[in-house]
Amino acid sequence: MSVSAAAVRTLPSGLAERLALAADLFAEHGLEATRVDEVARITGIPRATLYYYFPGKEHILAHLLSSTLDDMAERIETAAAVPGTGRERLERVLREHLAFIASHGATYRLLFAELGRAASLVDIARGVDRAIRAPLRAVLQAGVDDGSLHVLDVHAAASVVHGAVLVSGLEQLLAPSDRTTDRTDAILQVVFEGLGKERVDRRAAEDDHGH
Amino acid sequence: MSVSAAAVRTLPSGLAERLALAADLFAEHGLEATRVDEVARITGIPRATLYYYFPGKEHILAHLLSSTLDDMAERIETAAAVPGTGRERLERVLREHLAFIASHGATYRLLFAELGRAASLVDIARGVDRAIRAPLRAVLQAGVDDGSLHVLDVHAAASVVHGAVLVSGLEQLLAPSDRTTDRTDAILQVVFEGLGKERVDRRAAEDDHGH
Amino acid sequence: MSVSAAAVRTLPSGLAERLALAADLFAEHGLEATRVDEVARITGIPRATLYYYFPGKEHILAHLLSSTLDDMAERIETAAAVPGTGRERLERVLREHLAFIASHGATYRLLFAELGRAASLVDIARGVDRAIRAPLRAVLQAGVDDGSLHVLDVHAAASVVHGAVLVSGLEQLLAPSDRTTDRTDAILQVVFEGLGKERVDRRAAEDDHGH
Amino acid sequence: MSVSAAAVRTLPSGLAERLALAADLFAEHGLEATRVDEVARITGIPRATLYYYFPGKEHILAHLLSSTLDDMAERIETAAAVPGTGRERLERVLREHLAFIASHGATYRLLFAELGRAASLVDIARGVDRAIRAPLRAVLQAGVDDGSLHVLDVHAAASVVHGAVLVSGLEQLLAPSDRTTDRTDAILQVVFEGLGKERVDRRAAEDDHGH
DNA sequence: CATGAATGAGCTTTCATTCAT
DNA sequence: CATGAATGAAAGCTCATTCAT
Repeated sequence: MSVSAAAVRTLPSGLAERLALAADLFAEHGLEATRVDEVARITGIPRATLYYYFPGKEHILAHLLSSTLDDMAERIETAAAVPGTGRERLERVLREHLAFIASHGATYRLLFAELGRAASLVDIARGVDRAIRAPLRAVLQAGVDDGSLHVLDVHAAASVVHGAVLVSGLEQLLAPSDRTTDRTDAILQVVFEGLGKERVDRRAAEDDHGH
Repeated sequence: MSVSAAAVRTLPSGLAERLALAADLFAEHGLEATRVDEVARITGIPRATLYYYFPGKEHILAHLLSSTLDDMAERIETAAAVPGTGRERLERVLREHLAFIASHGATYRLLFAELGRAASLVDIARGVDRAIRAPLRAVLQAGVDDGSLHVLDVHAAASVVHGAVLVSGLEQLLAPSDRTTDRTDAILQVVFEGLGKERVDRRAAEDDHGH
Repeated sequence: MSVSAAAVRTLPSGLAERLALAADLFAEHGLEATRVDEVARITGIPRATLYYYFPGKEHILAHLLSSTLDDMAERIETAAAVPGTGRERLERVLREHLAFIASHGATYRLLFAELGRAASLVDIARGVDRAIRAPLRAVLQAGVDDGSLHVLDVHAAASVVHGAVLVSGLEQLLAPSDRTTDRTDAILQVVFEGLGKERVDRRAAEDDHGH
Repeated sequence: MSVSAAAVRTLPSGLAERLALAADLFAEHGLEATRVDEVARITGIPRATLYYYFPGKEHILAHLLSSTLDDMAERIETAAAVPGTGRERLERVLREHLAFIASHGATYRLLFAELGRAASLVDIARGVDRAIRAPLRAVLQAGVDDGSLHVLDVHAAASVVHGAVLVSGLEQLLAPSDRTTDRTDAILQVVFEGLGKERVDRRAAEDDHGH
């Protein structure tokens, strides 16, 4: 189920927990600028022990990213699984996603910093698709099927809502506010209603255009 | 006008051009993992000469990021300045933004990798706001004012459209396609029309419903 | 009888055999460059078990070297013990010595690599003297006593024949040939006949010259 | 002319001289156990400077070995070039060789420790052949041609004299004595006169055998 | 008795940076 | 002005060794 390259040795659960403490380090400094020494210090795991469980520094990061992606996938899938119309489920997923960004901010940012980096051990693009995009497409399609959503292009719609949530989520990380709920509502309003004054059916665009 | 820490010495235009070749390096590896040696090799500028013009490696990156932000600001402002309704100008800005991402992919990704990193020499958040968000807000507001756009919360709307464009732009970088125009159109459709079946005015949902 | 530092615990014979497999490793890489891990892998003895029987890595090597020296001593002494003239016994010893080098090539080389190294646990110089030089000197002296050998300086003669055998033995290791027997014969011919056109007795050169 | 892998950068002559001081270190400890730190300390060359001129530690050793082989080749060739009978030239070469061992003891031992090691950067076997064996064979052949030496198999004879000199040379290193000249003479006596009571022509061996 | 797990100590190597020319 | 040569500083990783079980 994990996206990560399998660790050579099974990581004791105690270590896995303490390792999570290193996520902020990697997020703040990036892979290269994060010193293994610092990871050891902040987690309390001796350097040599880290190398006993991981072949190298990058594998520690890969483990963290994979864990985060797995977490994210689980939480979003759970939110998507709650019964309801497509629209209701979409809203739940988006709120859950925003909450996840808020609680895993550092790692989430890191995920996007590493996204598109060629040499990454973790295929982040695939992980993001699995954890976020696929569930989004599923609920969007459900909305199309049950008539609760107006979606012409599921893929494009998934991009928009993902982008909206990602960007507003990062914004909140950089400039935290206590009006989080308001912001979330405002984002969702735009997503559901769009910016145009009138809805324009594509096939009837010519006619409407003149008015 | 530049966001960057000023280079200690005036950079000969020849060097500035060759330096742009290093953007991909920084984008692919990040600041720390990019070797000054590599920058020297790819630009053809001797290492010591780089240090003659820049106080340190990070200043080279800062220069590149600032240049890109300046470029982006100029192009988007130009697009926004073309006369028309707010809606028309918004569409132009979004298309221009997507084109910019496509042509400056590596640096753009880098911008977001560095975004939120504390120690950056360049205040990227501010630069992004200046280059992208402010113009977006301006045309959104113009659309509100001239009645061509349905926007309740300009700030939230800017987030959504920025996110939509950013995410779809990155997607195209990672999985290039020749249906770029189609994708762009699909994105804009969602942005303008929203996902909801019916538009619901918050305050007067009941009333509006009847119309 | 062993030259080695005694192993702290009695080594089960099973282990002793498997340990011999490590000789090549030490021979190829030397003491420092040979990893205990590799020794464990090639012998099938767990690392920690090696440390149960030996106080440290160098003691494993010492054990191997001592074993080899003991083997060599035994075989050469046996060859020397076969009745005959000094010359006959010398020839037998030399052939046995060459055979030993051929069959213990790696360890033999190692012996000379370690020879003269200060910190060795095994006094290799002494072991080599015991296993090789002393028997050589004994048969040379026997040849002097029974008149079957022409030897003015037993010590020097031992050096020459040792050198001849050592060098030609190593040569065969590095460039194996199926003309081994021929080579051996040729070496012995030089050893027994010398290179000079005429034999010149030092003390009675004039007299001998006439014969 | 050098056997070594070419140094990436031309080594300043000043450094080359100071580097020679490291030969003893390598000789005493071997490649692995010699710390680059120690090489830096003993030569006065900063560690990073060593790495500026050599790609790695082993290349420093390779340089030293190659230099020594080059030196040895030059000195032995010079000795062999002095006019005279083959026998006279051989004797000169052997004395020169012994002198060389005495003056370059550490490196010489190292040469034989590395001999036959697979991964060496320097092809020591070839270097030894070039520096020692080839000149030996040449003077031996000259002795055959001018009738001054009794040699049936030049190759075998070269092995014997090489072995004799090598072994006695190493002996003197390990147990220095002021009777060096005497020892040298004794060695040469054995080499020239052989150990056998009577010279035995190979073709007439059968007859003599019975006696 | 044997051994898997864990780690302290330290070394090679890298690289940003300086400076004499 | 520009740069080749040189180096101080630090980091990743390895590995011999220990010890609880």
